[in-house]
Amino acid sequence: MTGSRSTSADVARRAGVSRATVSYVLNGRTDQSIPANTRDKVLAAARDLGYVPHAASRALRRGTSNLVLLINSGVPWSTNVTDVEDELTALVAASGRSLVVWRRPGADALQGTLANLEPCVAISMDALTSGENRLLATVGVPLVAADLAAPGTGLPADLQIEHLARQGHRRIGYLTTDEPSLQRFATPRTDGILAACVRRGLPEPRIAGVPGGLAVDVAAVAGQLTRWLNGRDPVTAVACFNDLHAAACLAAASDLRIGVPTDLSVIGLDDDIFAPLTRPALTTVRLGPQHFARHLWSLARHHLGEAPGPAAFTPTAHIVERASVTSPSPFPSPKR
Amino acid sequence: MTGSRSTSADVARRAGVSRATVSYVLNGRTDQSIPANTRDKVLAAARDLGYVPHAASRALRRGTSNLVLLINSGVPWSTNVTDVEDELTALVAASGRSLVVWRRPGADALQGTLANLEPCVAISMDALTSGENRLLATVGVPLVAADLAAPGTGLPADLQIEHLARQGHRRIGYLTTDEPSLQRFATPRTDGILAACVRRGLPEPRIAGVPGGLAVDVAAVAGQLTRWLNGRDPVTAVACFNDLHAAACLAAASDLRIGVPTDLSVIGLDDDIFAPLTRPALTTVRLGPQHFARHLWSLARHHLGEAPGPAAFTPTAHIVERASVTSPSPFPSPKR
DNA sequence: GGGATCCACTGACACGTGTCAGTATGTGGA
DNA sequence: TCCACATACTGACACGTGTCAGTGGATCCC
Repeated sequence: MTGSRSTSADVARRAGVSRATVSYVLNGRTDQSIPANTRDKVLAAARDLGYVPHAASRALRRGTSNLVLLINSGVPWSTNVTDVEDELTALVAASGRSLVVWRRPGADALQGTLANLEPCVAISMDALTSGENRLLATVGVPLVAADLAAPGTGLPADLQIEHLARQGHRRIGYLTTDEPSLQRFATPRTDGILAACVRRGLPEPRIAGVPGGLAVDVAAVAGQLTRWLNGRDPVTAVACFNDLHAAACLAAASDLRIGVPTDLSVIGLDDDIFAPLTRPALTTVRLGPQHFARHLWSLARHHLGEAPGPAAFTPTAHIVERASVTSPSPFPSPKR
Repeated sequence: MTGSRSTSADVARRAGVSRATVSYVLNGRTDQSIPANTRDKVLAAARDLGYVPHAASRALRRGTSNLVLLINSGVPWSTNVTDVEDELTALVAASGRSLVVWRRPGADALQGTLANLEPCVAISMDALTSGENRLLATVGVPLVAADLAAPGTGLPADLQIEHLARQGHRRIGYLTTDEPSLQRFATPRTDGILAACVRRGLPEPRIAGVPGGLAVDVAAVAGQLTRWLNGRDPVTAVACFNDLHAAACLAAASDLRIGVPTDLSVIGLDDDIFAPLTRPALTTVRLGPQHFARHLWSLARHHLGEAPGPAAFTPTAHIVERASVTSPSPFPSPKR
């Protein structure tokens, strides 16, 4: 009933042993011989007092904390980044550490945050500024950034093409984004699309980017669709950078009175939350959250000296078949 | 070139003063008189060495950290919770503290996390378990939970009704969620809808809940729509708990060949990312992120002893007019 | 000249933990 | 009886910081 939180000294007093013994018991050290009797006394005392070790003291003494900082720079990537965060949280928790997500308010805010919390490793999905990199280096926090050129990254794009090809599509358009902050993600995917077409002997896909990250410009998409459909060798299917672009594609098609999937098939990527709610419902590719999270965590464990080398990158992904993709109609309906 | 990070002792040595002086300068204490000359020497030394104070030591000495923990229990609320997180991050950063988001993997994971980081205050958007509440109490971390019964919470619901009423709608359906974890948010909104109708002398709205949180059951929505439209005094407009429900409503209407907005108006809430991409584009209510964030932060500051009393709750919200709401047609088209 | 006052600065302590060297107590062997 | 040795435990230190009491020197007033 002291009102203040109890320390290991309180536990020691209550168990009638020294503080060192308490530390040995609570940290489960095997190199110290501790009879079951004493062990139980300490454990009971700790439980009775609701003892939780003081995070700051522990970090100070050990020289490093148990915190993993995930820097979310707010890149308008996909709304289910949260899936990655969840998976990563679970992985980190399993190692006795804790993952916390920091949404950086600005490029110069990192210093203040590092003065308030010192992680044992930082993970960023996006590229940081050179100043931020230097800062992390001077305070000695290793930084893990996803290797988006790793083999396997092309898998989701490959699945998009495979599904369209299996339905019989050959003339394919690829709708990507021009948003600068997304190029880090967009470029490897575009490469994956190109490689997938080559691998399957398909003609080179038409590739076009539209401005806007989260706020996709529907008018720009509509313009692109008319260009793709009115030339010779019109496109019969469009693969999209993500589900937002796919939804914009559906909206543009609706505005242009182009029937989906009768006149045009559309495939997305991410299986975003709204994908089942579009009409037609969106056929898309679902990435297992493991895709990214396991990759990041294995890199981090390597930096922490717990893994021998960076583990192989084995993404998982599968097609979610809904209603926006069918076989191309042999007699396309007249334009406009 | 030591390789290890520099401490305040290093700064002191380089500036040729004592460690205490360094601390006084760097913390900008006004009760200590320090000539500009010394001050500059210390500042220069700190800059040269890239000194960043050790978070753990500071927290240990001060007895409390500068961390604010936002517990995100993964309630399937809206995809732009991230807006609230961003706003809250900025508010917290302005006070010299740092906000970190913790997505809790399970109800028993909090203890482990509290052993790894000790926040000065915890904020939760959702209700926690009694065990978690007890735990926070024993370690002495104040918990802030949004007061969803605060005056002003009804504003977004009120705006939905106001917009529909202004267009001439009188028979209104309200589509909410039956998801248990969302009732904390859903109930106040339903109350807001009821109050708004009473205030404007509208007939009592028809209220129906559908199962599913993020994955709204479109078939269930379709069932509800046919019931609302086929009885006598058919509904001419549907207000929805959020944009996901509104999108499900549009999908169900499309499946039933009900024209929106010609035969039925639909209004959402949240201005979710996909709202401009539905067809018809969704008319909805946009809550300023301040709505929630400022409320939470003012409560937190009160707990930290920095604000005299909980500040008044002044939500901001406005209608985003797109294409899913018009005036009710005087001669509704035949059913089915 | 001597006491009072102010300025600029410093030495030493405490926060709570993990760990190492060391000590007291038994136990067995010569 | 004496030494060697394992067992069970403890005292004391260090991590880096913020802060308080204190100290030497200069300045001022009478």
